Amino acid sequence: MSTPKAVEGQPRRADAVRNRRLALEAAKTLLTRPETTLTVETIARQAGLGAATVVRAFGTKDALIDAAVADLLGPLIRRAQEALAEDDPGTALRGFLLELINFQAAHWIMSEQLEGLRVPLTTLRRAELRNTLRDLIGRAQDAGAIRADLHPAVTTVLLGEAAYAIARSNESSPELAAGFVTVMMDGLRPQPSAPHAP
Amino acid sequence: MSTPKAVEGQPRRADAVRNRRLALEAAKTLLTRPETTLTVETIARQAGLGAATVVRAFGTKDALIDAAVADLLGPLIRRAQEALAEDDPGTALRGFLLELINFQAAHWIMSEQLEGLRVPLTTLRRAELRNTLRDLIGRAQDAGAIRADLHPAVTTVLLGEAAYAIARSNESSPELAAGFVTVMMDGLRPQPSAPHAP
DNA sequence: AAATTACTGAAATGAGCATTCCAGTTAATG
DNA sequence: CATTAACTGGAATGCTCATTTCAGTAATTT
Repeated sequence: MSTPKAVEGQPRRADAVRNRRLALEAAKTLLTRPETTLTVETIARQAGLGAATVVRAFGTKDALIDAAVADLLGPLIRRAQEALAEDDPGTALRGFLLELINFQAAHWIMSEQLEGLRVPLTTLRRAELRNTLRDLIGRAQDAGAIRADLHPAVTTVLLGEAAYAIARSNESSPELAAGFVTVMMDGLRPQPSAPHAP
Repeated sequence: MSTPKAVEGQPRRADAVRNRRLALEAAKTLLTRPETTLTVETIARQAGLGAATVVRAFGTKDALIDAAVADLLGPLIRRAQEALAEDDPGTALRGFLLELINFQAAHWIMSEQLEGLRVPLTTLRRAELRNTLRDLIGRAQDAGAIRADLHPAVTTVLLGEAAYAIARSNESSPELAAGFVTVMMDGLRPQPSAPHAP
């Protein structure tokens, strides 16, 4: 009640601010690195701080992870929203998919870890991303750029979850991402028997 | 060294045998059920046994999980090998994919849990499955049933990992599986611009 | 630069688990 | 059915961690 944890309001002292930043940075680094144990201890070592300091900076380990994930996912979500504003819905979708996969491949071999984390904000951010993707898909369908004759979830899950899965497969590479998008978009073309609309 | 753990040789006494079965069954049940904590305690309760008994029956919690996973995956691996012997490689692949997805959807909403488990046999079984799938794909490509002009990993990862992802998405259903396979196979058709070979 | 606190981190705490102990129970054997 | 050795399960043990404590340190303020 009266203990002024650093969480509410901004941390005041200069070193506290700096350490908060260090902890966040360390968490982000470890999140993008596979085969790490991601304990408070680990993060603290990576940050060059004591474990207590790391926890205190965010109040909780989960809060720290939340913040780190939000930081990592932010740009991607922003990009999705930009794609939503592009002119050609089909191209926008294709382009964003490529970015999504490459981004995850680059920053996210750690997704196994995310999978394990039951952290609220993380879930929220991922949902936000998924929703925007859903919109992108809807637009592409309305424009006739991709087929709309399947169970609605097919496309969403296919492009969302599957892209996620492929990105984290330990063989990820730009070619892989490109091939994936090609297959996806080919398979999603309206009227699979007809090459493309007139 | 001299302690006769139930692991080596077969357990002798009737109740030991029965309890081993109960523990295995309980583990399998919990594995196919999402949102379970899968502790020895949980398994024991599900089996109606004491925790110690459950552990002793297999020597280790991991060994028990290993056995349960092998049991669950076994039929699927067998099916993959059967598909490998079918006449039409394209149809065989398509058919098996459908089975794979539906099977996982039915018995494996728990895959989140498997993900978390770092259990050796589990890894082995999954590799075995993946390898057979790779063979199925190779055969289909050799037969010209699906395109072979992409980075080799594209197809494997796409069909293996992605099928896995889609199966565990909390929206899985037969239609979803069917739609997924349709899109995949359409996208994988040789020469995407040419509907099909003459 | 002296006084006042906010902050730090090594160590203590506590919670969740797998695994082991052991006193009591029960299947197997003659 | 009596004997005996194999089982059983509640409790004890021993990890791994996140979180809290607290004696000391160093920003900040005057």
